[in-house]
Amino acid sequence: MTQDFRQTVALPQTSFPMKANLPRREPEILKRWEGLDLYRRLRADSAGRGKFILHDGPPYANGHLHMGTALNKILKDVVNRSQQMLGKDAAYVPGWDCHGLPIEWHIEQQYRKKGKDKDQVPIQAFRRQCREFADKWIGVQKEEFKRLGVLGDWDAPYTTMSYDAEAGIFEELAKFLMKGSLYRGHKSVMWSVVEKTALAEAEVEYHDHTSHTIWVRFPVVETSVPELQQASVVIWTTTPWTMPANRAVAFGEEVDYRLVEVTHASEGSLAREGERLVLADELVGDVCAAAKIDEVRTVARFKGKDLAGTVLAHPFRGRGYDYDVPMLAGEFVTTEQGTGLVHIAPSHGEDDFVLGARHGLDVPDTVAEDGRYTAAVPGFEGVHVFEAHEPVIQALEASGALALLSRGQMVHSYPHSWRSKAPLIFRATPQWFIAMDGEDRLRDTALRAIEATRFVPASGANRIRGMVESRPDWCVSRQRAWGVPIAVFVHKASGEVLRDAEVCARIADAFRAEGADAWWTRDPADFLGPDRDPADYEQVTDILDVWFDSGSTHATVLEQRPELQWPASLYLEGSDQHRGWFQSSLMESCGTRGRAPYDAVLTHGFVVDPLGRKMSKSLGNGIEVQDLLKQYGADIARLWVVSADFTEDIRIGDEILKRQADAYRRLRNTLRFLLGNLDGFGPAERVEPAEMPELERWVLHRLSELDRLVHDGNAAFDYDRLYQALTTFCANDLSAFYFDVRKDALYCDPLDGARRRAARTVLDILFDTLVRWLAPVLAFTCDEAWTSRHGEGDCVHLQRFREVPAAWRDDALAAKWARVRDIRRVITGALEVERRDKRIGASLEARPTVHLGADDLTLVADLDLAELAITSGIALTDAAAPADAFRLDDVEGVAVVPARAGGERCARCWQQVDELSAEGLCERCEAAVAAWRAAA
RNA sequence: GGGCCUGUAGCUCAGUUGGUCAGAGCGCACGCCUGAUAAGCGUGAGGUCGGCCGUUCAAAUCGGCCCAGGCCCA
Repeated sequence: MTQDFRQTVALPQTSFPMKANLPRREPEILKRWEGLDLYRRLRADSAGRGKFILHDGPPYANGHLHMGTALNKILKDVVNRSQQMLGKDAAYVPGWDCHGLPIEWHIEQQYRKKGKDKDQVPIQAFRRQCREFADKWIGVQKEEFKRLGVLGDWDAPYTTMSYDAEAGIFEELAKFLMKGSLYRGHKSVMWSVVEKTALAEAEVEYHDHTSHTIWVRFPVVETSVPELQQASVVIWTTTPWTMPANRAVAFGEEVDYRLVEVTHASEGSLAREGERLVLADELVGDVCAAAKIDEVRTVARFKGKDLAGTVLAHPFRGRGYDYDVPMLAGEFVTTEQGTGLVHIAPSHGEDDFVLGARHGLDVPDTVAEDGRYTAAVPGFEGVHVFEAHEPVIQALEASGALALLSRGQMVHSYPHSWRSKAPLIFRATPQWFIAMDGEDRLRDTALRAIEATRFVPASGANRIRGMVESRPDWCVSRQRAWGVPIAVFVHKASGEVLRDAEVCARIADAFRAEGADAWWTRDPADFLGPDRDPADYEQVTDILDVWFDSGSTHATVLEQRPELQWPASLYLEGSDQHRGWFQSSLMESCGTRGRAPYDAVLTHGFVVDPLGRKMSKSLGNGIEVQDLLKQYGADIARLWVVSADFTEDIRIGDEILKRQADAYRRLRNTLRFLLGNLDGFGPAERVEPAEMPELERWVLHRLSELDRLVHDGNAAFDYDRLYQALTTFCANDLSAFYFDVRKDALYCDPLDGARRRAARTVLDILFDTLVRWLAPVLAFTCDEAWTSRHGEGDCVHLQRFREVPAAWRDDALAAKWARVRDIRRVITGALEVERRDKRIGASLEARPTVHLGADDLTLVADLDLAELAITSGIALTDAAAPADAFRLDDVEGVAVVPARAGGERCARCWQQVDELSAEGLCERCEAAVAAWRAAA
C-alpha cells in the first residue's frame, strides 16, 4: 500500500462555483454594480476618449418587455460594452417614446368603462393621466431592462414627454415652419369614426370585411362619341355610401371598352331591354352575369381615351346632385374586377383625391368626424356611413333612371383600426404636411444621406432608399390629445400660417417651463404678443405625429447632453424601423441639418420560433422574457443573442436555449479551470515568453490570432463568428489540448518548476484576456469571475480589452504545431483502439511507438511527444511501420504501434516509469514532495 | 399583389471571385477517466446544401420558376 500523496498535488482551488445559478446570482451582481456606481465610474474613467454613441431608439412606454425588445436592448448593450472595452467612451442614454395613440387609447378606455366620453374630460386632466400612465411603464420597463444586464444612465434617461423634449420637439417643427416646408393641405386619410381620428399606416391592420357591392349607371349627358348618346356608363363599387360624394368617373386610357345594348334580361334583372351600357370589353361577361343580363348586342368598341370629354349625370341628379360628372383618365384603373370604370369620390379615396386634385374637382365635406353625413349630402344628412348602404341603395333604386343595375356582397381585405378593430373609412381632411419636394428638396437630401450612411447589413440601404424615393409628403398632424401640439397659428383672413420666430420662441419657452400643456392653458395672446390680435388667428390644436417626436430625439437628446455627440455613431433597431424611426429621424435631420443623424445603421431581424414562424398566442410558440430569466438567466439570453446572425430573423425555442446553456457551461468551466489553477499566483511567478516552452508560446500565438478576430468582429458587429471562434478555442485548443496536456505539470511539478511557472503565466494571461473578451456578453459571469480573482473592489467592466503584443504572433510555430497536433491525433486514435479492446484505460498506461519520416522527426526532436499525448513515454523511429500500424487517412507519413507502458505507476503523478523510489515516487515527484515537505 | 430578405447536418453557424472530398462547435451514440467530477478526454454516426429546370467540361456557390418563412407596404 503506497502512501496517499493527494495533498501534495496542486489541485485547482477556487471560490468560483461550477454551477452558475444565474437566476439567483445575477440580481446580486446588479446590486454590486449599483454599489460601485458602475455607469458613472465608466464615464469618469473614459473621459476624453473618442466617443462611440449608440443612440437609443425609444421603446413605447406601455406593457412589459417581450423577446423582441429584449433582443434589441441586449444587442445594444453588447455593442456599447464592446466599444467601451475597445477603448471608446460609450455613453448610453436610454429613452422612451411616450406620446401617442396607444396610451391615449388606454386612458380613453378607462373613461369609457365609467360611461364617460373623453371629449367631456378637460384636456389637461386627460393629458396628465396619459403622462402618469407612461411614467408607470417607464418604471417597469427600466427595471426589466436592468435585469437583462443593460448598462446605461438609468437615473437620467430621456423621454419624449419631458418638458425639455416637448419644447425641443416644437423647436424642430418650427424649423420646418420657418423655412416654409410645413403646410396645410388636404389628405384622404384612413379615418376611424370610433376614435374620431385619422390613423397612421402603422395604426391600421387589415382584416376580412364584408362589403356591399353595387353596379351603378351614370347617364351620358354630353359626349363627342355619337354612339354614346342615350347610353349609360356603369361603375362598380364596394362602398355604396360614397355615392353621394361622387364627382367623376375614371377610365383607363389604353383599356378597351365596348358599348352594348341589352337584348334580353332575366326575370328579376334591373336591366332594361334596349338600354345601352358602357363596360370594359373584358368585363362584359362578368357584369352581365351579375346583372342577370342574358344577351347583349355589341354596338361599338373604343379605347378609353375616346371617352375623354364625356360628361355624365350623377345618379341623384335632380335631388341636389345636379353638377356634371366628368370622365377622367386614371392610371390606376384596371380590368381585374368591376366594370373597368371607376367611381371617383375625391373625399373618400387616395386615388380619388389625387385625381380630383389634378383636375380641380370639388372635395366636398361629406362625412363628419363621427361618421355621419353632413349637410353637404342632400337627402342623407345625419345618417352614419356604416348604416348608409341601404338608404343609398334605395335611393338609387328609386331614382328615376333606375340607377342600380345590380348588387351583391363581397368579402375582401379591408383596413381596420388596430385599437378598436372597427373598419375605417377614407376621408379627405385638412392636415399638416412636411413637403418632400419643396424648395429645400428634402427627398434628394435624404437620398444623398442614405448613400453616406453605413448600413449593416448593406441591404438596409436598398430598403430605406426604395421607401424614401416613393414616399408622399410627411403628414405630421393627428386629431388627438396626447402629444406635442402643432403649435402654429393661421391667419383667419388670409389662411396663411404665421411664421414668426419670436412667436415660436415664446411658445418654446412656455413649453420648456410648463410642458406642452401650455398650448391649452395659456392665453394665445401670450404667444402672439402685443402686436397681434388673437381674434385674427386660428390656433391649431392638431397633435404632432409621434414619429416626429422620436424622429427629433437626435436633436433633443444627442445635441443637448454633453456626454453625447451629434451625429450618433450608430442607430440599432429592428428591420421594421426602416419605415419607422430610421426614416423619421432621417427626414427630420435632413430637413433641419442637411444630413442623417447617424453614421451607421444596424438592423436586426425579428424573434421567431424554431421553425422560423412569428411568435403568436394562437400557435403557442412564444417564449416569455420572464420565463427565460427565471429558468436560465440573463447571461444565457445574452449568449443567445450573439450566437445567432441577428441581421436575419433569430430563432428561439427550448433546444436553442439548451444549446446556449451548454455553450455557457463550457465557457464558465474554462474560466473556472483557469481560476482554480491560478490559486496563489502572483507577479513574482511570471515568466517571459522567451523563457517559455513552445507549447505556451503556441497558446500565446493563438491569442494573437484571436485578438485580431475579436477586434475585427467587434468592429463589424459580427458577434456570432466571434463567439463561435471563442467557444471553439476554449473547447479545442484549451480544454481538449492545452489544459489536458498541462494538468500534469500544473498538478505535479514542483511549485516553482520552470514548466509550471510558464504554464501559470500563460493561464494568467489567458484568464485576463478571455474574461475581458467575454465580458460584453457574459456580463454577469465575467464580473463574478473577475471578482473571484481580484476581489470585490474591482470590476471587469472597468477594464479595456487586453493588449496582445505583436511579438506573440509566430506563424512558423503555428505551422509546426498544426503538424504536431496531427501527429497527436494519430496517437490518440491508436490509443482508442487499445482502449476499445480493453488493453488500456487511461492513456498513461500506454507507451506507443510512433513511426515518422525524417522531416517529422526533426520537427518533434525538441518536443516531448509523450507529454503532449499524455502517455508514459513514447518511442520514435524512422523505421518503416508495420502494415497493421494505426494510421489516419488525412495524416500522411505517421503510423503508430501501440504498446502498454512497462514499469510501475508513480503514486503521485500516475505516470508509469521504470524505477520508483522507496515511497513509490518517480524522480520528478520525489523532488516535488521534498520541496513540499520543506515548505510545510 | 409589390419592395427588401432568408432557407447548408438535431441546434447555432463557416463555406473567398463556381472545380479535392461540404466543414466547425454544441447535441447525440459508444468508450475512457475519476486529481476541472451534475466536470474532463477519445472515437463515431448524422446533410437529396428547401424543390424543379437551366447555363457550364464543372454549381451549395450563376440564371429562371416554384415551395416555405420574416419584415414593410398595398
